[in-house]
Amino acid sequence: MTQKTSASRRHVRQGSEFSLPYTTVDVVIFTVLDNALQVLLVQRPVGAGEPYPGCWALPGGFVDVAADATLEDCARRKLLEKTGVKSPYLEQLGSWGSATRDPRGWSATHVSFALISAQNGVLIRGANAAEVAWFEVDAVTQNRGLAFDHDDILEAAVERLRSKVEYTSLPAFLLPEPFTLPQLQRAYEIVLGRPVDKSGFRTRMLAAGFLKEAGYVAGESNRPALGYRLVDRHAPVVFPRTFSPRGGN
Amino acid sequence: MTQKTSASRRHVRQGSEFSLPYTTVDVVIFTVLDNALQVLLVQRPVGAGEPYPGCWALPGGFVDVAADATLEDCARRKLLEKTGVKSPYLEQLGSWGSATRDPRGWSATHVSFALISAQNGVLIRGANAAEVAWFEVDAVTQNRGLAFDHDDILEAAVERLRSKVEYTSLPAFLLPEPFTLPQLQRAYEIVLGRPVDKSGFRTRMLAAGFLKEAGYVAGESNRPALGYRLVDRHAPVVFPRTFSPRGGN
DNA sequence: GGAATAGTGTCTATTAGACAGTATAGA
DNA sequence: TCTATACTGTCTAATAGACACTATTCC
Repeated sequence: MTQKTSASRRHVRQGSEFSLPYTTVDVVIFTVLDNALQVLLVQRPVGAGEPYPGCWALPGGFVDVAADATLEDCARRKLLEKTGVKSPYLEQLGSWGSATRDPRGWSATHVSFALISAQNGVLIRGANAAEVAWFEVDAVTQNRGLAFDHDDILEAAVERLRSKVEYTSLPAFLLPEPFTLPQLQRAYEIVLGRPVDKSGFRTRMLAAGFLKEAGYVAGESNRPALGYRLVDRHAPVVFPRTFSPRGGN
Repeated sequence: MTQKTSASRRHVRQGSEFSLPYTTVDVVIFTVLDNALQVLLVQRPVGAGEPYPGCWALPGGFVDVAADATLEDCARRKLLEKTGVKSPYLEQLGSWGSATRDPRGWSATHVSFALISAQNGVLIRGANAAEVAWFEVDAVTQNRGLAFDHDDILEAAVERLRSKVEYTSLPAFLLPEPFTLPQLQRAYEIVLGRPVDKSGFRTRMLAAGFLKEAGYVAGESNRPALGYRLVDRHAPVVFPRTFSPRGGN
């Protein structure tokens, strides 16, 4: 930790001298691409005093007190800057804060995760000259080479996503509309990492009532499939049971 | 907002002038007491410049960069100060951060919720001369008179608790060990606000495997009941289905 | 017609929920 | 013996999972 930086953060509050932690926001952005669950990473700058120069990291950064009215605004701003996506599914994941997670001093980050479809003109690069790219989640979590504590954060995000996919309609947010039930099923299978029975899957999805028909969609296979859109693009539906094969959770 | 205070937070970082948000931690502490779900509140101080003087609020406050190594340490410290409980069940709830939630300036709070049993010498008052008391959750959420945005935070905490109680063993953390299955069932019913069938309840609890027998517990009723302790006091068990009466979610 | 994928029907083991019944204590 | 509570047994409707079957398109 740089003592100089830390000292410069001292200031007066309520008559005593306090040091304020840094406040940052990070976003774990998921999509399904090339039959795999992928995460968006950005390369850290290499300027003087920059921590983890050249390392890949989750997109994020300091809260801009002047520009951001709320934490969620800040997260959506960073998401828009990196992906161009305006209103994806966004859910708070948690907080990571400690004296040692950032070499510049005590910092706390507010982490959300976002689900977007890969088709929507994603990957705006060059805005601030930062490299941006999709990475397969499994490869990244294996290597554990991300900046800061982002490996831990990504691991927590993947765990949360996988567990919620067992009993919610979350994977629908990973697809561009309209999508077909076979496409949705593939999204489930990719995130869960195991096959899902077609008949039960279709029954469950249609019974949950979160899909509305949107005409037949030709292409990609022989027989056209019925397309669907989400009734509500803001919140997933919760199923009363988890997906689980006979005889055990 | 006090401009003087806000100005005093400006400082140099990376060559430009930034203003740092305040970083706070709040804890929603639940227990079951007098056949009701209750939450611990503290009364705000009335000193000069104190926001919401005399108002009831969730226990919490600024992160102490010198004393707290991590956000969780900070939450556990505040919890210990108010209740004397050393290692309760503690779960991150989320973050609330905006320019306007604290009149002193941009602030972000990291909120956890804790489940404790009311019997363990709870309610240490006078340490910092702050008033501390249990309040029935339903009454507090009706009145909506808490300081800051704590009504919103409490509402979110109750919603999270109620929804997780449908499919986890969380209410077990609200009871002192050893507890009986009828006591545990009552805890479920109090949090859920509806009766639960005894037979199905017992089957589910015992099948989940998170309880170990701890001898018969006399008292409070005619026939003594078998007491149980938790196998793991750190994490709840997740059931494969929710509690739900026939024919509806 | 063949291949490939979309979509449906059917059977069965499992089980949650409902509720009646039994067991064990105190008074 | 009566009452209150702890605990168990039984029945049944609902359904998830498994898998076979039909339908519709392209080639």
